[in-house]
Amino acid sequence: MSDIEQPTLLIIDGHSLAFRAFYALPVDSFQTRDGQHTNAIHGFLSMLLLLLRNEKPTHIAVAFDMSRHSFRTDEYPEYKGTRNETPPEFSGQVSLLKDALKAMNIETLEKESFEADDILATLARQGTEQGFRVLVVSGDRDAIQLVNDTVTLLYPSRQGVTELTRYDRDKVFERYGIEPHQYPEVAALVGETSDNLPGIPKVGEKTAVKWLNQFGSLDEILRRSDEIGGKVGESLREFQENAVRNRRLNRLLTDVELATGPADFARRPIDEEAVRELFGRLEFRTLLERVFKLEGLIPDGVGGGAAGARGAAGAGRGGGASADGLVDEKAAVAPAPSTPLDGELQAWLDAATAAEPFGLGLEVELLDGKPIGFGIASADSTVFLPWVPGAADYLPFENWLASASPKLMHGAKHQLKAMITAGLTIDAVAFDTSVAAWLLKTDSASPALTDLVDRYLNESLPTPDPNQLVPDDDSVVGPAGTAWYVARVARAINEKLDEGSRSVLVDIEMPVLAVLAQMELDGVAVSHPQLSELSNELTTRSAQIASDAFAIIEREINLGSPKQIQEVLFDQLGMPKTRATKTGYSTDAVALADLQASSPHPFLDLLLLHRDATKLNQIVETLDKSIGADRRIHTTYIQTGSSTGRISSTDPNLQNIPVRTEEGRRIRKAFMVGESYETLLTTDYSQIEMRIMAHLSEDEGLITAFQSGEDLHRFVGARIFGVSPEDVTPAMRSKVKAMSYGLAYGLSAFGLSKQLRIPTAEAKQLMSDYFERFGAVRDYLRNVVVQAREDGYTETIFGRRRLFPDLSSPNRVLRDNAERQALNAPIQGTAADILKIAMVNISADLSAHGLQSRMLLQVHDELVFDVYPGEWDALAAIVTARMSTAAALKVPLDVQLGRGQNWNEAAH
DNA sequence: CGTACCACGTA
DNA sequence: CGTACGTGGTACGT
Repeated sequence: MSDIEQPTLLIIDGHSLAFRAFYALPVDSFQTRDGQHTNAIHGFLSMLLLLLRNEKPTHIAVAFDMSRHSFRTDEYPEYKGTRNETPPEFSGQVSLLKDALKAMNIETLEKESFEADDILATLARQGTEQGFRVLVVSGDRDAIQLVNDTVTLLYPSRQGVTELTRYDRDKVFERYGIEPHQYPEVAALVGETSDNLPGIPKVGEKTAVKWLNQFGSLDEILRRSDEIGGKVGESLREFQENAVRNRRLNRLLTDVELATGPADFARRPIDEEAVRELFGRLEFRTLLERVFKLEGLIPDGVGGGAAGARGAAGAGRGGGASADGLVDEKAAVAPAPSTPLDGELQAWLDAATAAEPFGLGLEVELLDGKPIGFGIASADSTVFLPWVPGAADYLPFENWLASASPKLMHGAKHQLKAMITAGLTIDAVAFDTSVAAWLLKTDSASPALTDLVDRYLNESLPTPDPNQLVPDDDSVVGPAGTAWYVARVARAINEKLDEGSRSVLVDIEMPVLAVLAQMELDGVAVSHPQLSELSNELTTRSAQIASDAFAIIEREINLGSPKQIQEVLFDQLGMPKTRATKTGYSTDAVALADLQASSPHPFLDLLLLHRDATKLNQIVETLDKSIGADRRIHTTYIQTGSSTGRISSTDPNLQNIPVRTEEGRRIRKAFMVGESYETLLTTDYSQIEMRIMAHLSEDEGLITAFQSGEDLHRFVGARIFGVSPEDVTPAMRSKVKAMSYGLAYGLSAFGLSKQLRIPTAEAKQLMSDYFERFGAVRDYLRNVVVQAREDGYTETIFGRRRLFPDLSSPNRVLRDNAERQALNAPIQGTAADILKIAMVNISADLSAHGLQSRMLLQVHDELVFDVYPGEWDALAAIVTARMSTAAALKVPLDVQLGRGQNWNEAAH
């Protein structure tokens, strides 16, 4: 805010924003009584009000296209020629929008034969020269070229205009890897389908950026195009005229002659009468209220964000009022929050602590993940504390946070991270409503708080006006109100939890939640140089493979398109049809291998190689992009993401990093020990699911197998084939292995025969031999399903449930699926429980012993740690002990350890 | 611009 | 006609 003196010029591409709004909002929901569509106007104005409020521009103007005709269409008649007719529902909205802007005393501009973007470019230049900070709002990517140190582009992101992404120089560079002024050169090479401007075939954004960085400019690229090899090089030389033309057309003019300039756009008060009249005619009640509030014509009331949360509910029942002023009489209303400090805060905490656990709600800043404000709720009163780092008068709150007083939260992991980041200590997060709700219904994604309020309280959480495109705030109730609802929902859900689920929540999920939060914050070190070298290699390789493949089939196709692959295989090359898919015939790796066997063709191998290389490259690049400023990757674990109890990982997913192939392991090599740590430690359970099956089925044979310490598959193979263990051949062993694992997934004889490529009869025989020797396994698997049908759910040995309504479905497919899922759920779920328990215990031991080693990754049956210098022995002992004793099974839990400087080396 | 489908990486 | 996930591409619809 140091530049508070600097005037801000806000200039908007009216047409493109209105058009975005038109597609972002449902046409049908925005219609006046006499049938005038208003969604584009509503969306535009809503965004405008948000900009006025947040950006506080001193000057503002909106530019429009005058017609489709412009100097660009004169020069290239096909320009934008592929654009469809303007939808009739959109027509007419633009002129009403202009009326609305006029009523609000906002200048609009347009000029014959120029596009709005040219006007924006001209104004941006003039604004800069006249000392303005300039904000350009446009949905046209060409506007990126306007960005510089004083000009920022606000670009509507995917949800239409609901969110604007702020592109300053750094952001452009981060997103595209180039300076803003170079963007049109990239666009010229790539082309712009929506403007009917074809570029250089085969050149995408990545190639274009690479060239620009290599040669410096488009001119230079074209001048030295003979230095570029391969098909892409040929393509460039053949189609370079496209790039030249595109560059001419996408250059925005900065010298359009305009009747008015930035100085004429100073904000003026709205024409109150005109706004009232027009908004009334358009039936924009909420928008009218927002405009008047913004102008200070009516006092700010409900829903003014954090500040509003303090004063808002003070109006008694007003907290239940929607922004339209309609009061839902049924809704209970959160008590108005107070903001006590020091002794007063202490007294409030003391008085309320005696009664029931508090709800804790926390607003988190999206950008830096730091807290904005806290809400605490007892049964009948709430407190709101705007977060001021280091404020001494918050001490009672900080002490309470760190104390053993139970806290009830919703989505605690995210908030925990914010608090830890802010340097706060928090203990005793006793209940997370999103986790608890998921435990009750693991098959659906964890619901939002508003759904829980609806489901378990039969009330509705006061929400922002749904017609309001961009809500003033995430929640109308604010952190204090949130906390109040959370506490009530928590109590309601708690009553619905059976004992087993409650113990899973309290003993497993809540503790592991805190462990996961810390793991996410810590992240894992990944080498950018290694990944980028690998990526370059893979890029080159896949290009080479592609051109070889094209040579063979004598044409160029998109190898990433199954549809085009099918055309080549089945039409052009006349190969036999493979397995049918919903939309054609399969071209997956198995199908291609079959084809290679029946009708060998070099294209097949190249295609597989190409898939390998591009897939791997995709993984490498995704990971590379995820490396943070601290050179570490911070994944997000989703605790409520699976129906069995497993944790999943996203942004990026670190639970599916390749390991089976040598090439894939190169990726694991890039996962390194952290700076100032000594080594990585990896540990995993061996055959944990089979051990759980042995335990659950109490099969004596299997139990003996695990107790003997013999290789499991060799042991089982010996029994099935009636030979001694040392006579089990590799072929026998792999058959047995496939079957053993398959059993836990509900594999059928048919499936087994397909997988092993053996006759169904042989597979059947194999299975019946297996069950003859390990009969209790069959009894167990059958019984699981029977029991689940009776109970309606399965249970892990720790009491985690998964519901199975489909077990009694008359639909055969649904029922069969449910049966396989039901027999797998206790096994997979128990394994998940066990590792979670081990994680919690290991983490507690690390703290108790004051060790600085840290847990980094969880991959279902595997953990990865950064080992602090000198702590290897201590950590290894803790990990081994805690993992092998996480559950007392009838068979031992075998734990493997590995050590190394990178993840691959540390694997065992 | 959002969704469905395919393909494929892991346990 | 084997469970549990997440990601990214293409294709096709709104």
